[in-house]
Parts: sequence; structure tokens; C-alpha cells
Amino acid sequence: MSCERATAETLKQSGQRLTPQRLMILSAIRHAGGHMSAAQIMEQVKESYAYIDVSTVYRTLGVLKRMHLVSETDMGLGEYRYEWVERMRHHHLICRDCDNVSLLDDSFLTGLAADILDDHGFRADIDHFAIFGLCEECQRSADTSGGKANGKAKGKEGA
Amino acid sequence: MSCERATAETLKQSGQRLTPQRLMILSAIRHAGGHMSAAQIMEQVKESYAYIDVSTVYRTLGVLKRMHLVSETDMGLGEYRYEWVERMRHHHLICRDCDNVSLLDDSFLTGLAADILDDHGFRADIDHFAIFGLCEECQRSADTSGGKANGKAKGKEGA
DNA sequence: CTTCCTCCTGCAAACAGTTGCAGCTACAAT
DNA sequence: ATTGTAGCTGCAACTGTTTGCAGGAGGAAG
Repeated sequence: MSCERATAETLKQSGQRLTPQRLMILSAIRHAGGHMSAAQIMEQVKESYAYIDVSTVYRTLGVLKRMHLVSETDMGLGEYRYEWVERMRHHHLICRDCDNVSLLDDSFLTGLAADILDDHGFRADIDHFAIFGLCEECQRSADTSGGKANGKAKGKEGA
Repeated sequence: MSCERATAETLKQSGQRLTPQRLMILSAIRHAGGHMSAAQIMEQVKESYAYIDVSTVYRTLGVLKRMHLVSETDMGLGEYRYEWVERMRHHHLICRDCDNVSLLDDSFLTGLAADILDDHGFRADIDHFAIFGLCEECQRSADTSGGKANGKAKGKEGA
């Protein structure tokens, strides 16, 4: 758990306490190789401490989220996904028909964040976006099967 | 209800049915002057039909969402907000400290959607974004109180 | 080491949203 | 007008997340 020392310091400095439960939750997220659901975090922590409560997990995630140590993303799965933010920044394109998830490089969003900062003075949190839409293949299927049914949607979404 | 005729046509052409419940839900959303929660829609519909069920409201919203007639947005209030999309397209900047909500013109996001379409062939649904971050004033307060500034983001989207 | 204050925990109940099911209905075809 | 059927409805049960509360523990100060 020595690798959590910096995090522990960050927590303490903002008036938060370092409890065994929090350490276990922290450790579970850090050592996972990617996104996790709250249930997966629970499961992992339960291996060392069976009495952990869901509300503790969510409350801890709330704290870590507020401190921007962990990102929370709705990937359309009916549950949030949590990830340690220190790993490389990336985003996701999620097809609403076939549910395929692909990666989107952060460079696509840096421009947006810069524009918003310039024009509105607003510093956007863009760590982990999930953007829904239609992948290339599903666009083709929609065009052939739907006829001109959704003529309106055929028009441009963003362009 | 004559103003719903085009919508009715759209629904029918995609194999959906036009039921009284759907008409009432449709009407409630169209005649509201902005975002509504599912509960508010329920309440409104109940004035003319007391037996409407939550699941019917959500299922109908799901259909309308999928057809891009209505947008669904997580504005950080613990419940989704729904809005008729034919009104001018717009997005929101939401400050995570002071909860202030400001408008963001659609032009900021058209470029992003175009870039994604060009490079990934993916047609992003960007009907109604809520972008979280820090407003100008709260950035200043954070800077003076010695905050470290990093971001976490939540991507949520209306289909 | 003790005291004290604040923050944290587990529990239970509440809340927003989803799902499986059996029966009903819109609506196209006849 | 009648029929057939895909799709819709209300109900109830369920999932994921949040909240109020009373007791418990971290950790700074003495």
C-alpha cells in the first residue's frame, strides 16, 4: 500500500480522513486495469473486509471524484464506471445500436475545452467523456432498412 | 393536437403506434418552455389521465430519444432532464462548485462532431450536452485557496 | 495517554429508472 | 366490420445510487 502515500497525503490535506475502508477502495481502483463498476469495487474490497457497505463505497467514490482522483462515466450500461484518472486520458465513442465501444483520443476534445475557456472563461472538466451515436456500419444499416423513415435524423447531427 | 401531426407521422413511419398516453406525453414536453424531469411530465399527464404509469413515461421517452425528437441530459441533479429538440439546439456549462448553469452555443460542438465523423466515421448524437467544470469566478476562489486544478468529466448525452 | 471534535461507517429506507409479464389495443389487411 | 398481430400498457418486482441517522473511530491538541 506504499503506493497510496501521495493519495493519502492529498486526502488528509483537504481535511478528509484515511480509514481502512477508503484505503481498500482506493487500492481496488488503482490496481484495476481500467474502468470498474461500483459492484466490482465492492466485490474486490469484500475479499479483505466482508462488512463493507455499498453506501461507503459510493460515498468514498464521491470524495475521490470531487478531488479529481477518480472519474465517473455513464457508458450507457445502467451503472457508472469508475477509473483512476492518472492513466492516459482517453474518451469513448459508443454506438447506440450495436453497443460497440471505440476509443477517442483526447486531442479531439482539447480544442473544445480551449474554445470554451477562451469564450466563456469556463474551465471544462474533460477527463473521460462518453459520446453516444451511430458507428459507420450501423449508419449503413439504418439507411437501407429504414428507408426515409427518419428523414429528419438523416440531416446533420453536428456538421 | 394538430401541431403533433408531423410527429405522429414520424412515429407511424417507423412502425410505432400512436396511443393516447404517448400523445399526452408528447404534448406535455412540447408545450413546456424548457427542460422537464420525468416526474414533472408524469404530473402534467396525470391531470388528464390519472392512471398513467412511470414505466410508460420512461418507455415513451426512450422512443422519442431514440428518434431524436427529445433529448435526455444528466445535469447533475440526480434525475434526467428531457427537452423537445426542435427548439434551438444548445448546450450547458455547469459549474461544479456554485452549480451555476450557462448556455453554450451549438457551434462549439459542431466542429467536434465533424472531426469525429471525418476520422472515425462515427455520427455523434450531440443534441444536448451538459459539460461540467469550473466557472470563471470559482476558478479564482480555487486559485486563492491553493487548489490544484485538474478535471474530471462526465459525458452524458441526449439521443 | 486522554480528550474532543469532526468526520466516517453500517444500516435501513427512499429515490430514479428499468424490466418481465399477462393482458389490451392500434391499425393494417381482409 | 372483423381479424390478426406486433407493439403498447399497467403492475410489481428489481437494480443502481443516495440519504438520514445513531454510534464509532481518526487524529490534532493538550
